[in-house]
Amino acid sequence: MPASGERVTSNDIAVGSPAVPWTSSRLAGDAPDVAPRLLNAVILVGGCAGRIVEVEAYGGADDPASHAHRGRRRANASMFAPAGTLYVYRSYGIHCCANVVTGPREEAAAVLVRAVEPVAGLDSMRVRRPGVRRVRDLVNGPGKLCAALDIGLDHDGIDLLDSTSAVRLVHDGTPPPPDPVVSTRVGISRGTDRLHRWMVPDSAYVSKGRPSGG
DNA sequence: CTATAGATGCCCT
DNA sequence: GGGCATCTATAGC
Repeated sequence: MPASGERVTSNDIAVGSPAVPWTSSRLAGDAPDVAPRLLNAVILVGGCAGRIVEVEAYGGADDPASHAHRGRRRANASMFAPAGTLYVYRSYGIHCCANVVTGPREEAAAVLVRAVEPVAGLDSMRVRRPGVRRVRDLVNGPGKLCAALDIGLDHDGIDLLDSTSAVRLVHDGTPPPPDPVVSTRVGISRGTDRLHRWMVPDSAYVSKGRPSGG
């Protein structure tokens, strides 16, 4: 942790006290090791903030469910960027999903952010998600949270660890849960046996997606 | 509450 | 043309 104790704010809204940026060393390691460590980290974008409560790890060429499985393409190029890069892809032609690239760089591994708990900017999220009633339904899915936080393809490839980036990954002192809930990944048809999904226990903000395989 | 269809962009064959 | 790391509306119980 920086001795400065930088107070990270999002449009004058204090998110944590003190909140510190993540560093690439905190992201070092294989995606399945890093993923549960990202639980309770905070995503900042514009005036909004969300605490990560659900993630999935996607490996490189060896993982048949990973976008990097068939090698580098234009759409997945940022998976091959350094750890801390944001990888955004379009899903089913309609939605966007956000990933934290973890490296090692040749592996092109990343962690999909599947659900967050709203922390700041609720009004903005509601504007972008008209018709949604419950707070948890604003952001309890990978496409939903990108819509609510206004994360799009424009943000693909940016550095989450740079204090000047539009989308940032920070830490407010809340540690990851010591015993996260583990399951298989959601909504995939290959690699369904891997226990690569982690959630904050008893969180009301996890997605409704059901595990595939088991 | 569960189940299902349909919307849609992009890469693959 | 097929297959998706999805979501919503709608129908039914």
